[in-house]
Amino acid sequence: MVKPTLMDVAAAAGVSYATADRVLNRRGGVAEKSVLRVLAAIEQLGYTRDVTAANLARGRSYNYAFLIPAQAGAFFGEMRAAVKAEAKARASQRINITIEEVPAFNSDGLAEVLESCIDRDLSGICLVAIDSPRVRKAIQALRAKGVFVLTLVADTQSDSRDAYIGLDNLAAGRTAGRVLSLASRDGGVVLPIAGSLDAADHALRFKGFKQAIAFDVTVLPVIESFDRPENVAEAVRSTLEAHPNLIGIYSIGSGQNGLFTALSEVEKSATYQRPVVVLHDLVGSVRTALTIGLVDAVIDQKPDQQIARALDAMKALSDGETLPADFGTIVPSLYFQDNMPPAPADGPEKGPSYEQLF
Amino acid sequence: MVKPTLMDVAAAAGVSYATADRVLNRRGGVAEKSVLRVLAAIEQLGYTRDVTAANLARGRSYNYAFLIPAQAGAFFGEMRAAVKAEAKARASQRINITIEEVPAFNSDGLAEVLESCIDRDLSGICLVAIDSPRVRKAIQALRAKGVFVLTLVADTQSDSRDAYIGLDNLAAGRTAGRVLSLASRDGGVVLPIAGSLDAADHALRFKGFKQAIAFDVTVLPVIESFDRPENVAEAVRSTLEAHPNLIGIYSIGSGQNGLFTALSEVEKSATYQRPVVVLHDLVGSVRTALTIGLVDAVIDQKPDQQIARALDAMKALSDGETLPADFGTIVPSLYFQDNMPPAPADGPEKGPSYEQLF
DNA sequence: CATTTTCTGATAGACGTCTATCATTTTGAG
DNA sequence: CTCAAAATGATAGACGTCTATCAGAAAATG
Repeated sequence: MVKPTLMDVAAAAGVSYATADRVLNRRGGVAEKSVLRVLAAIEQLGYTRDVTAANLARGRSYNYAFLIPAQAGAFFGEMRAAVKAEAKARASQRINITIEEVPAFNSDGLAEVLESCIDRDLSGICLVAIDSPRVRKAIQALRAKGVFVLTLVADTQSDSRDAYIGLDNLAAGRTAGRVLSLASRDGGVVLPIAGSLDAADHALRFKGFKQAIAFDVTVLPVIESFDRPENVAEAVRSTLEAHPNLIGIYSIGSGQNGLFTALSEVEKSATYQRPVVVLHDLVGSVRTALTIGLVDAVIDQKPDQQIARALDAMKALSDGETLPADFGTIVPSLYFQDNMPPAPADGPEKGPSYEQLF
Repeated sequence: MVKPTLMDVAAAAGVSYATADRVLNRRGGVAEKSVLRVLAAIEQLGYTRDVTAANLARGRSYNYAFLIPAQAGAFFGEMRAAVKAEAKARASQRINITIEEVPAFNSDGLAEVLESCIDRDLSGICLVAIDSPRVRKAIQALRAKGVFVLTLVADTQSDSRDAYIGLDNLAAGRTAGRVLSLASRDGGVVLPIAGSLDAADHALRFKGFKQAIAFDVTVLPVIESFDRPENVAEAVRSTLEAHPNLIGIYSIGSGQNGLFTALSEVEKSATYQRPVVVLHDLVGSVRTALTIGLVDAVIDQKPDQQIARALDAMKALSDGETLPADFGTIVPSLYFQDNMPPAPADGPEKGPSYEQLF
């Protein structure tokens, strides 16, 4: 009941190891009947190649790079931590991962780093895309050299990268709409706040939100905050004044500090009942807000799962596999304070302990 | 920039390969100063052992068995599929997984299979526990032989297994409570239906449910269905008659067929507004009910994630690591029809295609 | 039939590690 | 200083696979 080796296969097929190997690795120059016998033997013995031994022999290792925007909010910080964690976990599988800092919101900066990657012997690159001609050109140059390029969180034109791993923003918006509809069983008024509807992801979330909202719920005109906290705070205040019966708020984007200040004001003043609040991305501050009950529900795009997926995807591509159609689609998670996942533990680097060694 | 080998470490430390190896593998008989020099070299070069090569040399492979109850509802069917998927995925990492069918709800049957595992050269076993003296004894016998024993979904006494991987039932109940509280902003009446409160998991879920329910919401006395569909259907009917304003139903356990029939009756009759329904486990039928809007929210215990976790745990234990405290805790997921994960694709066994091979 | 072409077998060295053995050097105790 | 004990070095064979090479056998060609 031990795992059969290619030697066993060759023996069972009545051919030499060399021939079995030629079949397995598609080296060609094998007569059809021999191929069939080898395949039959593989089938019959249930042989699967020991990939680790194969990689060892090939001296193959996978080099991947992640280009993560420099601190632009806590989100990318968590993402970076997740990359580090995965890097450590996969180091023993001959997968080497490097993280490159990229200036935030700066397509030329991104392009520069991409261009510098061209002669680095990488097999794959993951980036948070900012679309620009120069970026696209850099990506094309990389792909022409056989480097797989994945976009993460934010996409480029779909024909210019190998895959996109990212949140299903429509589903995210729908989920938010569903929650607020639940909260307003007998109708009511809800307020959507976006960063900017020019951003594709925000627009999609908003679209999904409207889709899923119940017919007897009034959706106020969406407010675009352009990521300025004071705009958000002001919007919440004035809306509450105009609609004291405001039932829910959906914060589509970031810029959540303004939201939090406005909400704590509402908490203190006994004038209004705090509306039900749904927002995005379970980063540290949001986690706290959820815990203390300042907000109700969080839609998360699971950055850790995204980078795990991205790595799986790159590995699969490197191994010559093709990805399933919806491989990159990240389904949004919905968290209340009761089912929050444990906070990522980024404790101090814990090397193996070598005590009592002599 | 290639990964350093133990040879490099030895050279850097100014010792022989043999000595470096003695340090790395704790063979003893090495002078303290040599140990320190080797450790320093490891540190300095950032050496990490190539585990795949090590396992190859050791001829080591991991044999794990999963004991899954024979078809007792769709849940364990999905679980079995998940095990198969993981088995295939990890086959290339020298991890061999077998699935054993176990009669459902039958502690003696379970014990029998456990006892038969004792001379099978396993390094770990995962089972859905049914507590009984004989089962406990079989587990102890296995553990005495160095086999790691994990419980899945349902636990035994905590001191009689190595780890438990399972849903945080309190959090699950709390989540349900939170959803129904959201739906009854201005108070209301909700109905909890359990299989039996004697079952530890149902009791815990119910406890969490009451914890999280808003103060102005009335929780009707819990109905115990003992998994008989007609009981559930009847309970829903009579409750609706007594409380036409029933806002929500939390189905704590299984026996969901009765629930579905009762709910579709309600849908048809225009007498009542259908209450908000929260239930457990996104299996096929529930998925359908959610899609067509017969129910509103599903709390899932992610069987696929559970078995992945279980495997990680067994591997870690096999490698002599210790598990973090909350490693086995599965946080419940909450799904609406909008953020359902894609259905597990258990398509036909798709072996590698060997076309165009000659 | 002779010759070329196609196919097959045998085998060696590598990958990074483990395990084991044996010879040699260094150390420490008396 | 002597001798045993402790520490170290050197090295070989294994694990399962890849890659390459070379010789020989079988098949196709004229």
